[in-house]
Amino acid sequence: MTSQVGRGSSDSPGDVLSNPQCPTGRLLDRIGTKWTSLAVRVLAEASPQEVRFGELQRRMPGISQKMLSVTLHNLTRDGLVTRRVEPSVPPRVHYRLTELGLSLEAALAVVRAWAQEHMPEVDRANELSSRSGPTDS
Amino acid sequence: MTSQVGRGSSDSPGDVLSNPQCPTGRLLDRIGTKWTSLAVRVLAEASPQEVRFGELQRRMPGISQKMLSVTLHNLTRDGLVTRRVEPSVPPRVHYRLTELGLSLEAALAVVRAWAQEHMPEVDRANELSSRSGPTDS
DNA sequence: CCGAATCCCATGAGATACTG
DNA sequence: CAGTATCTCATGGGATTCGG
Repeated sequence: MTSQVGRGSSDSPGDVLSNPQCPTGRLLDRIGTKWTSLAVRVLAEASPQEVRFGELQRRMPGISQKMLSVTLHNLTRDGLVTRRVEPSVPPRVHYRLTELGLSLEAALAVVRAWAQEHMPEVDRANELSSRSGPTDS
Repeated sequence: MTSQVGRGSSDSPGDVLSNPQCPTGRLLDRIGTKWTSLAVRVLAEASPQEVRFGELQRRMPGISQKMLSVTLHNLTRDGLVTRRVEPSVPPRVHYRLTELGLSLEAALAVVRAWAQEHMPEVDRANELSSRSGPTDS
């Protein structure tokens, strides 16, 4: 979902969503990624407690180690999550939301509330156009 | 971003984000799509005025006809946008946000506000880990 | 226990060309 | 003008496997 112009046009970037003009696009590119929002949610629920890698994986049913790793790495790079390695063997790694991450969670909570409240209507609309669209009557 | 199990396993669905349990995931799958949020934004700015296809395209620099078409189609299917065809030649098609669409815009506005306020910090964090990560000092 | 590396498929999305 | 169809490439993300 990151910039790319297409075939061989090697000059003008032309990307709108991932350019500084539109912070929203760039943000959505990140939280729109499959597991990010769920990870933030789980970490927020535990906050201010830290959560270990394996525990996170258990609380995010279906996620693979790779994707959890990648997701956490991205969140850490973005300053939304802190990573603390406990020097033991085997090593334990703990994650926690930063202040910034918590503030994002607040915004996500709004989105979640909308989803909870309105997704049924969206589903309804989909079913309606499934019927009246193809066949009509 | 929609369900898929992997190689040839043809049985268990296993997808977590696009299942009814997590409306948020399903919503993010939609608004996280490259042009959706911008389209909603532009339509919201014009609301309650309608906006024509070409006008929309002009207000969304960089979008192709195809992607605009697809995006609007999805929004319409989801009940977020209405589509009105003016029976003339050449035909003119007008789009407008529904009430549902407007309510979504409200949620998106919160996300936008967060992005405006905090993306710089995110960028800063990225630059920091670009330097201290690789090299350290 | 944590996660990096590799492989591989399904999908998103741009370019282009064609219809009513 | 609005929209569809086709082709193509870059990316997301799952399975699996190796390393510390």
